[in-house]
Amino acid sequence: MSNKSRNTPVFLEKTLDLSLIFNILDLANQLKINGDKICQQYGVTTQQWLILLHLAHDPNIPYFEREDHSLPVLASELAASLNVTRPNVTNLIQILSQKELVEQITDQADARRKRLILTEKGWEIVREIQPIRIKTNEWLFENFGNDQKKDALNFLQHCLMKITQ
Amino acid sequence: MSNKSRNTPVFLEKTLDLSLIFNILDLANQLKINGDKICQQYGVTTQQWLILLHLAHDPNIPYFEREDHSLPVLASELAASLNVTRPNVTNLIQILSQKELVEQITDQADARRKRLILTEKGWEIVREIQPIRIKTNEWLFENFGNDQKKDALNFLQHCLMKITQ
DNA sequence: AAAAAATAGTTAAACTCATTAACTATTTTT
DNA sequence: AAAAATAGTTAATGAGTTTAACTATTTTTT
Repeated sequence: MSNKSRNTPVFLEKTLDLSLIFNILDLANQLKINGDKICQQYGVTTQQWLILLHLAHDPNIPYFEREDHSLPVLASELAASLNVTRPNVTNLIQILSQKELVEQITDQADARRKRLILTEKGWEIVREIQPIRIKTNEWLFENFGNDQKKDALNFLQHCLMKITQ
Repeated sequence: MSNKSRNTPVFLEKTLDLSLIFNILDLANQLKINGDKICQQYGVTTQQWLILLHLAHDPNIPYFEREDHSLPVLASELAASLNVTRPNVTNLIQILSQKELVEQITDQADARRKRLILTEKGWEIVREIQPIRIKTNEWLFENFGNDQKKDALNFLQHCLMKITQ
C-alpha cells in the first residue's frame, strides 16, 4: 500500500479531465513567469506587454480571430480580449501612458471612444521582444510536429470557444 | 487588401506557436474566472481552493507527480507547486487559517517545518466543490474522446516539463 | 564541541492587477 | 426633447505577488 493511496481520500480520484485542467493552469503560470523574465528587461510586465501586442494588432490574439478589428483598439475591446473590467484597463493604460508607450486619441466619429495607439517607444519594445519570443516558443514546441501542434491548438480553441460561449 | 493586412506590421506574423501560447493563456484565464464563480459561493478564491486541494492531496496536481508526498505538505512545497515565493504562501496560509480552513502543526522531527492540514471545515469545502468541479470539466471536454484528451495532456505535460527544466 | 552554513518560515513595505459602485460625457433610441 | 445605452473615469478596496531583512532550527564543517 503506497503512501499515496493511504493519504488521498477516495472522492479525489485521478482523472484525465482534472489533470488537463491543472496542466493548463500550471503551464500558463510558467509562461507568464517566463514572459516576465523577458519583459522586465524592457521595463514592462507580461500583462503590459500583452496590451502592447494588442495595440500592434498581433494576428495571433484569439480575440482578433473572433472579432474583426480594422481601427486602433478601444479600451473596451482590450477589456473584452483580456477578460477584465474597463476600470482595470483604464488603470493599465494610464501606467503605459506614463511610460510613454501608449497614446490615446479621441475618435473622430464618436467622441466617447478613445483609440489606443503605440508610441515609437512602444513599437520599439514590441519589435525588440519579438525575436526572443519566437525563439523561446520554437524551443518550447521543438519536439512536436505541425500536425500535433495543430491538434493541440484545435483542442485549446474548442475549449476556449465553449467556455466563452 | 483586407484591413488586417493593412494594419498588422510584417514582423508580426500569424504562427502556430504564437497562437498556441495565446490560447493557453486565455483558456487558463477563463478557467480561473470559472473557478472563482464556483468558489466564491464557498467564501474562497480559486487560488485558496487550489491550496486546499494540495492539502487534500489531490492526485491530479502536477507537482505531486513529480515529487512524491507522503506527509502533510509544507509551505515550501506549496510555494514550489504554485510557483510563488514562500512569503506569499505564508500570506495565503494566514488567510486560510483565519477562515479556519487550515491548521499548522510543527513537525516532530524538524521544528523548522510546519505541516499544513485541513480542518473539518476545510474538508467540507473540498468535498462540496468536488462534484461541481467534475461536472464542469466533463462538460468542457465532452466533445473529445479519451485518445484526444490523452494527446492534449501529453502535449501540455511535455511543455510543462520542458519549461520547468 | 563550536562555528559556519543551510534550511524553513515570517515580517514589513511596496507593487501589480483586479474588483465594484458611483460618476461624467457622448451618442442613439424612443 | 427625454430616456436609454455606450465609453470611459474616479475612488475605495482587496487579493496576490515580490524583495529584503529577519528569527529559529538543523546540518555541515572545522
